[in-house]
Parts: sequence; C-alpha cells; structure tokens
Amino acid sequence: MDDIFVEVAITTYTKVLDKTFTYKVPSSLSESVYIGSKLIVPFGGGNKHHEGFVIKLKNQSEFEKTKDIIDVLGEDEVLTNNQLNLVSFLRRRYLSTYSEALNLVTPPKNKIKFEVYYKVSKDIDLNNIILTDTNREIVDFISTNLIKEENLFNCFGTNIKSKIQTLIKQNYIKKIYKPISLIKPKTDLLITKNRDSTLEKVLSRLGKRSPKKIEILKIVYLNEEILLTDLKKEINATKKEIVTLSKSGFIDLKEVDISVNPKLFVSNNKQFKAELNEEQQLVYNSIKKDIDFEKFSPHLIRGVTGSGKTEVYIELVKRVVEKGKSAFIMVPEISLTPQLVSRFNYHFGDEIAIFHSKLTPIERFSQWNDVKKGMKKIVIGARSAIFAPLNNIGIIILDEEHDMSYKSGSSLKYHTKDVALYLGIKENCPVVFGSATPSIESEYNASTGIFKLHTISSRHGEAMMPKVKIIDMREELISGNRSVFSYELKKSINDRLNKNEQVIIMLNRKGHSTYVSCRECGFVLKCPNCEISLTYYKGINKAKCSYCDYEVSVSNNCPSCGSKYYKYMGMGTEKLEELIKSEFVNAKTIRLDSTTTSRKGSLEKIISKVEKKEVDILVGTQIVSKGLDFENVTLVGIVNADSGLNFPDFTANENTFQLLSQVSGRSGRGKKKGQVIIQSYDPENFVIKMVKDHNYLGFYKEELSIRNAFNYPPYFKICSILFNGENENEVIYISENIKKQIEEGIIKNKLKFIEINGPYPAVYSKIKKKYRYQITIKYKKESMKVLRTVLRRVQNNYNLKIRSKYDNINFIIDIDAKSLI
DNA sequence: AGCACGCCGACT
DNA sequence: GTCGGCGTGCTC
Repeated sequence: MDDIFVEVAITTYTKVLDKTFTYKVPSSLSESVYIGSKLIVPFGGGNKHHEGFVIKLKNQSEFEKTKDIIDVLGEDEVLTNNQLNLVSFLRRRYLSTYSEALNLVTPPKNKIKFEVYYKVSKDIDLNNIILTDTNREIVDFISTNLIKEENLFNCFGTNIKSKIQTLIKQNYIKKIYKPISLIKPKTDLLITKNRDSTLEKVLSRLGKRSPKKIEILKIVYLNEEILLTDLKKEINATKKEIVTLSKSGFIDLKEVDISVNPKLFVSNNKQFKAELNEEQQLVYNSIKKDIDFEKFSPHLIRGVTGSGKTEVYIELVKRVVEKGKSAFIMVPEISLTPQLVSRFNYHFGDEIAIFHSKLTPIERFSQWNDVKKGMKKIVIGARSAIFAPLNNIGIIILDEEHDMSYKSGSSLKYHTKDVALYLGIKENCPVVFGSATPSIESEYNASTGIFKLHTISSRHGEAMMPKVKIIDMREELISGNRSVFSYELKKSINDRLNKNEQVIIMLNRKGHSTYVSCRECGFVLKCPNCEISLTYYKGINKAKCSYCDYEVSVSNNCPSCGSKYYKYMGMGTEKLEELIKSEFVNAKTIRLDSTTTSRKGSLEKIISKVEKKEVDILVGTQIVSKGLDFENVTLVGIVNADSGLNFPDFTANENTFQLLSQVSGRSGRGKKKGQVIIQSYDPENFVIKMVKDHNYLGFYKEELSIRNAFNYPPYFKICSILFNGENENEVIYISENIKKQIEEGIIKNKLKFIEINGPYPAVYSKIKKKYRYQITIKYKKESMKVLRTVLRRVQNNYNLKIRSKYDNINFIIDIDAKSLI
C-alpha cells in the first residue's frame, strides 16, 4: 500500500510562514484524512503542536525528514470544497496568507488551543539517576502525576525552561500537549422510545403505582423522540426520573449537540405585507429570470429611501427557497438593522441563520454548523458572514451596498462585494446590490453595462419623499444666533412635539478627525494639490495632506476672511443631547451612538422605545441613518452637515452624500409628510445641494468628473501599503526600500499608467506607539494581475530576507483600497 | 513566533 | 573547562 503524505497549512502563524509543510500520515490515521481535514501537527525544533489544514494529498514527500501528523479531527471539521476554493481566491486576490484566509472561512474562535503538561518517563527509575538539586526538585514535584506547565512555572519560575529542555532530552520527563477547543457545543439529552416496545407493553410492565412516570412515557412514546428540554416544557420531569426510566429499558438516552439560536428582535412595525407595486414587480421579474436560469449576473437596484427594496429581496429569496436553493442577505452591520432582520424572520423563521458581531462564540459556532449541514438555507449577516459555508446558492443580496463596512478593516482587506461576485460566478447565481445611494463604483459599473441597473423612483405605499430645507448657519451667526440650533430647526422641533410626532437629530461626527474651519465664512483649510481637506497636526501646529507632501502652518485668524472664529471644531452627540434637553425641556430624548449601543440588545431597546413612541427626539451619530424605519418620524435635523466633507479622503463627498441622503430618508416613511432640515456652513457645496433635491444622478455626474480629474476610482484603482513600527526611522527606511523594489518591478514588467506616491505619514500617523507610513499606487484595473505578482515577490523577499533584521516592522497591502484612512 | 545552534565573555 | 547571554536562521 502506498504511503500517504499531506501538505498542511498551519493556522497559527500569520505573516512569515505562508507556505505548506509536508507530513506523513501514519497508516492508523490514513482512513480519516481528507483534503480540508483539520489536523494536529508537530512543528519546529521543539515539535510544538499546531493546528493545520490539509491543502493537498500526495503519495510521496520531497523532503528528507518528514514528520508524522499527530491527529485528525472529526469529519464535521473538514473544509468543504467551496471553502478551500475561497482560501485560494483570498490568497490570489488579496495576497493574503494561508492562515489569514483559513481563519476567515472557518467559524471564528473555533481554534484548538494546547495545554502543556509534563510527566516522568515510565521506563526510568527516578531513584537511580543522578540529578542536580534543582532538577531533582523538579522531578520530585512532577512525581507520578501529570503536571500543568503553569503549575511548574508558578513553583519554580519561568527560568527553568532550559532545565526542562535538558530533562526532556535526557528522556527523564515527557512533554504532553492536550488539545482543547475553545468552543464547547451545547448539548441536550435526546430521549427515544424503546424501539422494540410499545406504549401498552411498557405501561403494563410499569403498573399503576407511578402516575408521573406513566405521563412521561406517554409523551415520549407519542413523540417517538424528544429532547429533555422540550419534555420539561410539557411536564415537570427531572433528569433523575429519566435516567431511572432508561435503566429499566423503557427509553433510550443519547447526548446530542443542539443548535444555539440567537434571540431575534421582533419589531413593532407591522409593515410585513409584501405586495409589490409595478416598479418593484419589474425589478423582481428581471432578477427572477436569472434565478430560474441559474445564471451568474450582477445587478444594481437603485431605489430611493423607503422604496421597498426589502420587499423585493423577500420575494426573490422566496423564489430561491422554492427552488430548494439557499440565499445570502448581506447587511452593513446586522445589529444595526434589527428591523430588517425582524421582517425576514417573519417570512422565513427557522430557515434563517444570523451572523453579526454581538453573537456569543457558541451562538456563532452553532449557526455556522447548521448552515454547513444544510439545516439553515438563508444567511443574514454582516461582512464576514459571506464566508458562511452555504451550499447550492441561488442568490446573493447586498443591501445598502454603498456602506463602507463591507470592506474589511483587518489585515486581510477583502471586500464583501468581491467575494459575493466570486461566489456568484462559482455558483451560477445572480448577485444583487441594492441602495438608494449606490457607490460611485457600482453606478459606474452599471453605466458601462457591467451591472444590470434597476431603478425604483418612488416610495412604497402612500409615502412621499420628504422636503429638504438647507439652513445657512453663517447667516444665523450674523443674525445673532450662536446656538447649535437654527431658528427654523428649533421652530420645527417644537411644532412636531406639539403634534406628537417624532424627531431624529443627527450630528455627523464620523471619524475622529480634527479639522480647522471658520465659523464666520465657512472656510475650510484644503490642500492646493488635491481635492482633499488638510488634517490638523496639533503637535507641530501644521496642517498636512495625506496624499501629497504639502504642509502649512495654521494661523490664528481665518486666511479667507480674517475672522478670529477660525479654530478647531468638534462637538459630539453627548453634548448635543444635553443642549437638546435644556432647549426642549418637556421632550423625551434618547441617544443612539456606539457608546449607547455597545451592550448586547441595547440598540433593540432603543428602537423599540422609538417604535412605541416613548421617545420624542432621537439624537445620534450616523447610526441613525442605517436602515431605521419609523413611520411616526416626520422631522430629521442634521447639525453640522459639512463635517464629513472635510474628511481627508477621496471618498469624503461620496460618504457625505450617502450619509445625508440616507438620514434624510428616515423622515416621512409613513402616511404623514416628512421634512428634513440640514444645517450647513457651506450650503453652496454641490453635495449639499444635490441632497436637497434628492438628485443622486446629479451628484454622481459631478463627483465622477472630480474623480476623473484626480485619477481616483473608478478610473484608477488604488493600492495602499501601510507600514507600521515603533522605530520611526526604521519604518521610513523599510517603506522607502519597499517602494524602490516595487518601482523596479513596475519597470521590469513595463506597467503603464501607474503612479506611486509616498511614503508619507498616514492620516493617523501614530497608533499604539507605532508610526504609520503609507505608500499609494494608482493603477489601471487591467494592471492588477501583474501588480499583484510584483507585490507578492516584494512581500516574500521582505519576509525571508529583511523582516528579521528590523524590530517588528509590518506592512499591510490593500490591493484595492476603498479609502485611504 | 519559538526554538536550536553557535559564538563570545564571566565564573566555578 | 562550563554556563548562559543573545544574534541568526530554520521550521516539512
């Protein structure tokens, strides 16, 4: 029989060891090893145990010393074909390592940890060996027990490590690894009737003396099998009674893993009817065709806020479920859109698996396994849920497709859209992106025919688009109003309070960027070379651009109008809430931002309070713009609408337009007409004007010409390489060195229309004691493949030859950056 | 990341 | 002569 060898990717190390290692599978394990199996392997000089996955099976090893694998984990830990394909996609597309990719496609926190123990070798007689005093103490301490490494260190200190090494080498003691999984599946007792018996037989054997046991058996035999937890709901049975009954042979017991389902929010909003109007029906019909033909096709639905995109999604998913297939519904951050979840829950109930950041590890693990086993066919989740092991996919939907949270912020900078499109091609199914304010890139893709565009131009039901009014805050200042609220906003709020209608006030404090602005003339300090606002660096009292090397000192007075109200600006929602409370004394106010929603379930509580009309004014950050649907909200006020425009990033206009439009869209979703008041110091800005007119296309056209002029996406792609390390000079040196290598690669490969900038300090130039420098490369989409190979080579060269010489300098490559912050 | 190997100084 | 400090390089 041929020997079996496996190529194993070890999941522990992230940066350096991005390759597979060849191991031999001992014959005792050969039956249980598959491609994708999770293994335990010995690694390195100390043969420390590590977790890994089989990437390849082969029948010979090209290495002289090939170690044996230690163990294989069960079949439910084997990666599916789809998951393995995703791993290679992530490596290819994002230059990621095996371990980063594997960590994404396996349930989070489901890693094996190893506890280290020591014991004395059996074949050694302790008394007959000569040892130094300390070594004798160690051996005596271990004695005949299994001793945890921790205990040994607690007793002798960690500096006995080398002594332990020697004792192991002399074969006096042995090191033992105990694998422990961090997630323990929740179990329950499954009670089954005795297969060979009937209820009559059992009851006759039991006699009439124990009425409770009779009742229990009746329930069990009626159901054939029942979980202890479910039995307890029907009768006050104890585990002890069950065990006694099983000992008598009346029933069989089995410990089984059970699903742990997260609690779902049930919305008070009862708009669950999904009757499509004419526009919705057209969209549905078009996409349904591709579902039925099982054809990959990317779609973009641009439907105004409140146009009922969710109803279309629900109908599409219904169609997919009818065909026995499964569906992804991606949302920005699910805990932020409980109302949407609630609606899907109403239609699909148990079929839904939910993934979001506030699940407990066990909830997540359980959902993941239910999906893998095919027990749940609809996945609703945020970003990383796209890696849930769903099979036989019939549709992939990304709601609010413009949302930045679809782009990963961790070191593997994947974009949910890329993964969705990859899966769509693999699984031959439509991929649907939906938004009232599509990203510039998606709209561009639609305009060039890559995506099929569908539009819904009116609101669902009787609702009308709200009327938007812009208040020039400079005029307010001139007329003597120094308060945060304009006269108009104050008046309108009071008006709504009198009518018992509700108000949302948003203060856009997106990002933590400080900026320099004039309260008198609205002037904002900008870079002369880029369409980007300057960031204020307090330490050196200078403003810098994150795109070029421009910097400028900040004067005390406004350079435009000379006003002394030229200063650092910044007010948060907390202060705003206080101001509202003192201004509108009788109003019930509640605040919605990341501080007030950090606890599990607190967002749901706030939403529920607003739905029940226990709140008059909801104050919040951009969270209030995300998917909220309150029919009694008729006024939305936006305080300081311009702050997003000063963000030093090429997406500043786009993000601001989206945010303002989205939050405006919270107003007037029911029968009553809605109103929006936008307070601005820069009311002439085209972004604000387009929001006022609900003019998405007008905004798109103007923004596109800016992008074109500055070689930004969608005309060019941007690769960002972010370096960080504690030694600033080394970070600079390495980033310059890497830049040189990349430039050489660019020349060698004759890449055209490519522009490399930097290194320069990142916008956040120092985080956690680490200096951050950035290189950006603007390139044409067609060059991506070649650029990737160049970057791959530079990265490998760095990891093998340069990395160890410097003190922990890392860089993260974002091959397709959607923002440069 | 760890661990081993190796080359150097300090000390029984 | 031997112990241990850390610089360097490998891990199937």
